[in-house]
Amino acid sequence: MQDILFDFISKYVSLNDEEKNAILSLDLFRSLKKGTILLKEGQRSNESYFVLKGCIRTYYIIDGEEKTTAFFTEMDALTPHCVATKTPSQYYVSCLEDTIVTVSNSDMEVEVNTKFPKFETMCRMLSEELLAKQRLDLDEFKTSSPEQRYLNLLQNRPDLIQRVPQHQLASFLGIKPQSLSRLRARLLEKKS
Amino acid sequence: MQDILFDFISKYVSLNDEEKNAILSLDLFRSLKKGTILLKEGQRSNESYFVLKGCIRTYYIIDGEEKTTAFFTEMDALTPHCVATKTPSQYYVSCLEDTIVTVSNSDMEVEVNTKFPKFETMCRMLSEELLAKQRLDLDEFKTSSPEQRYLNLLQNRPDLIQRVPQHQLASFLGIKPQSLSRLRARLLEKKS
DNA sequence: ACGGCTCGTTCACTTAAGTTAAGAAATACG
DNA sequence: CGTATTTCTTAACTTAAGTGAACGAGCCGT
Repeated sequence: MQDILFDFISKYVSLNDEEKNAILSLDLFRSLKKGTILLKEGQRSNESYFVLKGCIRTYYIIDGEEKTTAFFTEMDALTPHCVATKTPSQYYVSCLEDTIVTVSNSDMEVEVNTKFPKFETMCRMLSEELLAKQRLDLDEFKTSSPEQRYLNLLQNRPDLIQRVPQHQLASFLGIKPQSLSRLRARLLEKKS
Repeated sequence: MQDILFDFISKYVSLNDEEKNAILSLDLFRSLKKGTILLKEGQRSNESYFVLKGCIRTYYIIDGEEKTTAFFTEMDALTPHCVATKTPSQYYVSCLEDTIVTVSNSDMEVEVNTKFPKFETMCRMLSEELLAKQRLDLDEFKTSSPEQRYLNLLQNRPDLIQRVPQHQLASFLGIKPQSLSRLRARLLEKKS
């Protein structure tokens, strides 16, 4: 499990044994049961997550309805908005499956970043990369129809369609569950 | 004009005179005429921009149609996707108005980050903040209708509605220009 | 000043998503 | 094991966005 983390880190910086041990000594790993809520609307938090196994999602409750907007699976990192801005959270974060994550808090990060500038470099690179990637996601969402978005998801993250409940997928695609059902039926028609 | 930059930086780190001079000596400032294209689809680039005055936008050409997806105005920073990933760009970047920006390239940034770790800290904080903020934008987009998105824009960035052509606003909102016209007409109806 | 373009709006028509409701299927739980 | 609850699908109807076309207004360059 640690290897997954170090493999990921090695994409950005190379760590020596001392540095690896420093990270391990922080005792970051945690196992979470399906359904565990990591963050609620209105709460403050300073915890960031990195998913080693499983899946966590973010969702809002708007007019009493759950609106799922993002899924984080293996090798995905999540720093909730409220952590970056020190404000109460606008959304919930919870485990869709039994999940293993690393949990870090901002105090730890400040400390590690100071001690190992290399680590800060990694965080900067990672954030910049995710920022650019997320921009593409937003652009793709803006420029395509629900049907195209579904087909795209089928291409790029087929695992999600298997492991995530339909109604959560629907709101992730920006539509209602009924529309997703219909859309899928329509696509099956077309194929045949 | 320099003050705008230093005011912005001061939100993240405080610079002494030596550091400020180091930045000024890089000769970052540039004036661009309306219509200037900073980046084309397929091109590679290592330049990042920070808008001091004016407006730049990103757009795609899909099936021969321009799809505008983002606007960057005063105090906005843009590192195109292709810069972060060293790949050819998928979109265009161009000036909507006469614009004054700072331009930095990745080599410079590596150099400055090495010389002034403070600067790297700023970049990391900024990226993390933008990443979190952009996540909210995407979430808002997913969870609301075109009409709500328009009303939201009216609230949060009323200046855009004034300074940007309607058809570009439309694709920014994820709809066709005709739909935006209709939507606006509908809202005027409702008000009266 | 003229002709050509782009831009915004409007209209009629098509298509797809939202809404409401009902029922079937799957899942959770005592 | 059976009941309750959640989830998924289907259907009928409503609403809004997409499409194609036309028109007028403003802008550009010659």
